[in-house]
Amino acid sequence: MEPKTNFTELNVSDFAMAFEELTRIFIRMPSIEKLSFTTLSVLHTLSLRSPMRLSELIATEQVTQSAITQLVTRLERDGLVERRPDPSDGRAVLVHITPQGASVIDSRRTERIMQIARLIEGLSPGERAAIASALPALTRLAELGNA
Amino acid sequence: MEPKTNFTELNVSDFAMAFEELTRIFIRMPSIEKLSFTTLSVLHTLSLRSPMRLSELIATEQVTQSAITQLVTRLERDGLVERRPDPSDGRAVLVHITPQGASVIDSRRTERIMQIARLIEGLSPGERAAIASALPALTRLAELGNA
DNA sequence: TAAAAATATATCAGAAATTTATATAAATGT
DNA sequence: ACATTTATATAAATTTCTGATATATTTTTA
Repeated sequence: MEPKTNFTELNVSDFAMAFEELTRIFIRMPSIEKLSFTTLSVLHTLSLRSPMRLSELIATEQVTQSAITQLVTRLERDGLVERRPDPSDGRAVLVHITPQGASVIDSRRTERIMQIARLIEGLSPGERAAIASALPALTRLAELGNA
Repeated sequence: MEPKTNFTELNVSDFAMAFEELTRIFIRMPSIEKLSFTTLSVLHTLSLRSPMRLSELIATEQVTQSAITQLVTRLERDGLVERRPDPSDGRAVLVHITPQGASVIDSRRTERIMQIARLIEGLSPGERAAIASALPALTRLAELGNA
């Protein structure tokens, strides 16, 4: 028996499917700066909250501690982040994003906004309005996911 | 002067931001099967449309031809895809997803649907309704991105 | 229609990124 | 103080990727 779902009730499976698609489209959007996904993800995390401990970064990315340490070393070599000691804990290191690192994320973001804008032009005003109305909810969903 | 945007007009920058967040959350959702992002992306593409030529796969993924050839070789070794000649073009190869490969994607999808469902539980009924109303538009956005 | 150009894939060598295991140093608990 | 836990680093082995080049077919064109 089909569950008698409310018209406004959200079909999670459909949402996941749409989201999976959009994610892949999003990711394969070509970009000038050639950086790996993990690298960008770390930089992006830092662009929202810097500084962070290595251990905090490890929690957000789906890779090993060793990989993060080495990745941060590469980012530091390229001037995109800086390691500084944590004054409150001698074991820890605080990773700070540099202006250069922030500008990499910024320019990518700008690039992507333009690409998404081009896609959105293809939608009807009604479709755009629907997404606009859902935006606060989508933002909150992201917050829940980060918690 | 601030552009006097309509209440229902979609702010692309905000959408891109929310989407960027959701993408990262989505991707770092831990999973039983440990496969690289590119590997999963190829399998996922094939789960929607199989068979495909290598050259078609190259177009959808953001990597070199050499990387795809090698990746498909690994997938074939693991029994997730099969290479067969293209009857209409002697140069080409058609990559078919196997039942095993399809089930990898399926089980990941199921896993993720459950994880997303858990997040969605944290939303209010109104928020869920808003996303539900936007779902057709989001799906169409994905279609536009695939074109 | 034979030769040249383009297309589709494969291979190999080297570079880059990642995992596993282990090490070091500082903080915490007993 | 000593053992344990936490935070990061390092080294070696492995995996994956890029770049260059090769091969086989198709398409173009002269």
